[in-house]
Amino acid sequence: MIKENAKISMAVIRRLPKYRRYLSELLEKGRERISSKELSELIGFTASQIRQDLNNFGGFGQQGYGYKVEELYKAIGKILGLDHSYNTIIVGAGNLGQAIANYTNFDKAGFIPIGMFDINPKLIGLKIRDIEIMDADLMGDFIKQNKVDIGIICTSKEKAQSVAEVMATNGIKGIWNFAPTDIQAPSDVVVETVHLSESLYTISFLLKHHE
Amino acid sequence: MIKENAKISMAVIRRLPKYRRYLSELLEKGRERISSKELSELIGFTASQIRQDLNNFGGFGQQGYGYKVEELYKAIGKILGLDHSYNTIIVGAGNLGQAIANYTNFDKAGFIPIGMFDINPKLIGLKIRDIEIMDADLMGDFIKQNKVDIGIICTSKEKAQSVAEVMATNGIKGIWNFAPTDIQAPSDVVVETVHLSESLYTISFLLKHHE
DNA sequence: TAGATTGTTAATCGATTAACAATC
DNA sequence: TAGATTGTTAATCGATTAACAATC
Repeated sequence: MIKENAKISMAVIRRLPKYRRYLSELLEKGRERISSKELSELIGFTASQIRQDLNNFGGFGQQGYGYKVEELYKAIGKILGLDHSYNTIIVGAGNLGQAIANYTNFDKAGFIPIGMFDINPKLIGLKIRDIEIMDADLMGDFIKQNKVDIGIICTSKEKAQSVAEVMATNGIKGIWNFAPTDIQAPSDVVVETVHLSESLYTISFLLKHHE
Repeated sequence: MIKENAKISMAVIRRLPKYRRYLSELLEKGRERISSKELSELIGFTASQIRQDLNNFGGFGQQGYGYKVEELYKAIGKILGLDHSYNTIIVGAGNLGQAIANYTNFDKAGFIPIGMFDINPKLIGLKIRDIEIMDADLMGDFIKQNKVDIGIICTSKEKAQSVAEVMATNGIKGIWNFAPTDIQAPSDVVVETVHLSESLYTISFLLKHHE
């Protein structure tokens, strides 16, 4: 899929979902083809950048014609690994953990929560949708016995690192971290941290410094 | 605060909260001073970058000595606009909206939710902590009658744009958007969108393309 | 074929890193 | 003072944009 020995920059990777999202909207509207120029006007990237980005993964377009919306949409989905599903677990079943468990958009994209964990006895045994909240002590065994692809950390910042270690030790290769701290993990484990506070502080900065 | 006519890049702005977070940890540990070199080893940015970044806002350090932890922590807080508080409203009182309303870390940083809004009659009238969920139709008036600095959008993607318009029309200057769509707003309104799905898809990509 | 638009190379721009004089 | 470390300029690196030949 990726051109041989090509090194894709994170900047490109993070733009791919946006392409896919706009293509999905075009698809819903019944659009069959689109040029990089028109896509550029929709998304707000330059046409040049769009062509550069896509060409990291091969020539999806046709000269003189543009891109076929459905074909490109599917291709980007495949590049992103959205052509199959992932099992996930959510650790920390507080408000945020429950919100994520209830967010069916992730299911639709193939990210299936198969278990939740917490240390709070009041939560253990409850179900969110049909996902059982289990004792956090059982997490390691659960991961071993089930194919868990992605671990989602919704704990306090104090617990996040040790949770990540249990995940990595038991073979999870992807960690999505919502705890407001940076996490250390082996180099073969992908860690993506969503720093909600940092995003909010950016607004604060921009409000303060006019504009 | 910012050096005259200096243009601060978004890359720099987005690193500031991370500096602040590490300085906060150092402060808790009782550290009084730190050099850019040691901070570099903690955070993982180069010492050179740290000094460059900070010097966008003035000389906080002392040659031969380094930076005073507390002083720098406070200075960055002030640069980020965290030296005063903001009133916020949360629109969409579903799981995510409630999770944000319950997330007291934002309160601690000075972001105070003073109202929530939804269209669901089952939710209207309920309180999350002490924040009342009101009818979404009342949002415009509420904004006019209260000083609302930041509007937080936790609605579906279909409703997000019209909610943003009500916010902007009534004088809100900062929008934090969690709906999975891009929002148009007047140029004097800051919009920060958190694309949770896009963050998740990045993990998927990295899992697929080895490491 | 002529027109349109890609794929790709070259030019530009901006961000990061290195180096070092200034100075505490 | 000598040593350490900043503030800042210069060099490098990488990402974006422009240009255009290839080609549908």
